[in-house]
Amino acid sequence: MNINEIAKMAGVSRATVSRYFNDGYVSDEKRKAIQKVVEDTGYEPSVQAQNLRKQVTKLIGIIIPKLQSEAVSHMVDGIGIILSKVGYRVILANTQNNEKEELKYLQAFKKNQVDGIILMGTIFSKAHLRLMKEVEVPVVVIGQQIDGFSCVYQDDFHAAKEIAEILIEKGEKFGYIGVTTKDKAAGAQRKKGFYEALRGKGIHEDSVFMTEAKFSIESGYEQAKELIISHPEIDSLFCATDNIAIGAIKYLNETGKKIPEQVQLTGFGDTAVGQVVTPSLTTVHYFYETSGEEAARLLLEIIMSGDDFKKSIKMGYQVKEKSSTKR
Amino acid sequence: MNINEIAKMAGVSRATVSRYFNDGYVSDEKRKAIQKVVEDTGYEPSVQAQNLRKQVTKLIGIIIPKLQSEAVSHMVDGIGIILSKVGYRVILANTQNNEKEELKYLQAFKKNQVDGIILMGTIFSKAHLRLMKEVEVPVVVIGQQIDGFSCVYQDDFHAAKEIAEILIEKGEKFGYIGVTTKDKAAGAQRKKGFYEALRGKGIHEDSVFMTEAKFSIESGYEQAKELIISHPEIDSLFCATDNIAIGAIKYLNETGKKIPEQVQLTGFGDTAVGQVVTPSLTTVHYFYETSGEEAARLLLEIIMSGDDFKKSIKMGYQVKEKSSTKR
DNA sequence: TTGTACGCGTTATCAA
DNA sequence: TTGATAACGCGTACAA
Repeated sequence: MNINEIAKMAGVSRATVSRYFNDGYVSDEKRKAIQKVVEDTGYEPSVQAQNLRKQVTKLIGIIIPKLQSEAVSHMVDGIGIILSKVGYRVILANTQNNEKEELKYLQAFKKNQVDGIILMGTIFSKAHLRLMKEVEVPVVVIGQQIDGFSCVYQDDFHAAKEIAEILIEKGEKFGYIGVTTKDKAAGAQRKKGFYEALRGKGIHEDSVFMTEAKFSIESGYEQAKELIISHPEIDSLFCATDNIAIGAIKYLNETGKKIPEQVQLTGFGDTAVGQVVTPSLTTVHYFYETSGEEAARLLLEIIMSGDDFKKSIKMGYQVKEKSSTKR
Repeated sequence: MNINEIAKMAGVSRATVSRYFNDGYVSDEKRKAIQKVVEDTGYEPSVQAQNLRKQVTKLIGIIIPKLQSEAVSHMVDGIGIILSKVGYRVILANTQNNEKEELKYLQAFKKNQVDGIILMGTIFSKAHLRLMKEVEVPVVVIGQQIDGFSCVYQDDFHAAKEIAEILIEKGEKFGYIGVTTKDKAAGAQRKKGFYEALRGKGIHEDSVFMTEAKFSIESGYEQAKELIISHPEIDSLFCATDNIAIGAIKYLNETGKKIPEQVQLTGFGDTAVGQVVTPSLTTVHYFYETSGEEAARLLLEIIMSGDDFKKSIKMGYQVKEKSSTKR
C-alpha cells in the first residue's frame, strides 16, 4: 500500500495525496475522497521514504555509559519526554563504560544516521574531541562542561563546596573518597569545591586524607576500609558519589563506628539507596530529569535554527541534609 | 557525496560501486580504484537509502514502562548487547507507565518503522492483544507470558513458592503485600506461588492478611504500616517486590520491631537497595540481563527465519537467603 | 487547485 | 564482470 495506489483509488494524482498529508493544499472535494480511501485502507506514509526525501531521520542518538544508574536513566527519561512530543525518536547507544565503544558510536552517527546526538560521557579524550568536531550533526554534551560544545551540566563545584561546609562545621580530621579526575565533573570539580570549602575555613589541604574509588558500592566499601584503617582519626568523610558513601556506611556499620557521632559523611546524587540506608545520607540532589529535558530542548533549538551557538546551561542543585552529618 | 559521484571519480558505473560494498563481485582493478576513492572521500553509503531500497530499518523498537527500574535497565542492556553485535539499533519507547502510550507506540511501530518489537509490558488489556496481532513486524514479549506470542519470562510461580517456604518454616501468622493481579507475572503468579506453598504445608489461605501496594518504596511503607497496625500478630511478611519490602523494613525499623525476630520478610528482584538495607533482604534473584539477551536472540531468530513460531522461554531464578528471614 | 516530472541514494535485474 | 535501467515511496518545483 503506497501513495500511488491511494492516488489511483481516490481518483487523484499522487501529488495531491502527498499534499493532503503535508501542506493540505487540496480542494474539499478531493480531500473527502482521499480521506475515505485513507481510512478504508489504514494507509500511512512510509516514514522511511519521507525521511530519505527530506534528508532527515527524526532520530536522535543518545550515547550513554551505562543504563543502571539513576542519573543516566533520569536524564534519558527527561530527554525522551521532550523529544517524543515533537515527533523525534530516541535511539540508544550503550557503551557499557567502554570508551572505544563511545568513539565507535560517535563514528556511526557521524554521517546522517541521526539528526542530532546527546552525549552523556564521563571522560573526554583527545580522540573524543576530534571526532566530535568531525561529526556533521549537532551534538549536545550532558553532565560535563566541554569547551567549544553545547553543554548541559551540573554545578559540581558549588554543590561540593556547600556540602563540604556542612562537614567542616563539626569536623576535625577529613577524608575524601573521590573518583578519577579524568572525569572533570564528578572527579575534578567536586574535589575542587571541597578544597575551596577547606580554604574558606583556613584548613590546610595536607591535613586531608585522600583516596580514589570506582563508581560502585563495593569500591566505596573497600576504599573506606583502607582509609579508616590507616587513618582511624578521620571523623568526616566526603564521598564523591552516593554509591561510594553507601559502601562507606556499610563498612562503618560493620565495624561499629557510630554515624555521625564518630564519623560523619556525605554523598552526591540523592539516589534511592541513599534515602533508605541507615542513617539516611546527607547528599546533593541534582535535577537529572530536568537536565535531560534541557539538553533535548537545546538540541532541538540547534537542529531547528541550523547553527550551533555553543550554549552552556548550568543546572542548579539542592543540598539534602539528613542524619549522616552532625550539624 | 553519493554513490554517483564515487562512481564517476572511480571511473566505473554506480552499480559497480554498489557491488563493491555488497556482494563484492568486482574485478581487482576496479576494486582498487573504488577503494582509493572511498578512502579519499570517506564516503559511506546512506543507510537511509539502503533501508528504503531493502525495505528494512535495522531498528528494533523496545517498549518499556519506565527506565528507573533495575529490572528494566538490565533487560534493556541485555537486549542491546545482542542486537548491537549484529548491526541492529535499539530505539526506545518509554511509556512512563501509561498504558495509552504503550498502545500509541505499538501503533506507531505497526507499519515498517522498525523490523521488530520487544514489549516489556506489565498489564495486557484486550486492546493490547488486538493491536499486537495487527502489528506487521515480529513481537517478543519480555517479563510476561502471553498466550499466542513469543515470550521470555521469569518463573514467578516457583520462585514465589520457594521463597514462601522459607517464611513458612518459622512463621505462624502471615501477611502478603502484593501488587495488582492485572500484572500476571508480579501480581497473579507470585500470589499463586505463595498460596501453593501455604497449601503444601496445610495452612489455610484465610489465615493470611493480604493487601496491595504500588511498585514503590513509599507504597510499601504505607501498606506495611496499615497491615501491621491492624494485625500486629503478623510475624511473616511476603512482599511482591524488593521496593515494597524496603518500605516495610523502613516502617518496621521505625517502630522498633526486630527483623527477623519479631517479623521476618522477603522481597523479589534482588535490587541494589535490597542488598544494602539493614537487615539485608532475603529475595529472589532473576537473570534480567540474560533475559534481555534471550529476547533479542529470539526476535532475531524470528526476523531471520521469517516466521513467528511463538516460542516461550522460561528463565530460571535463584533464592537469596539473607538476614531478613529466620531459617 | 491540480498534475507532470524529477530527484532523494540505494540495490536488483538483465543484457551485454 | 560490467553498466544501463528500473524500482523503493515519497515530496515538490513547475506548468497548467
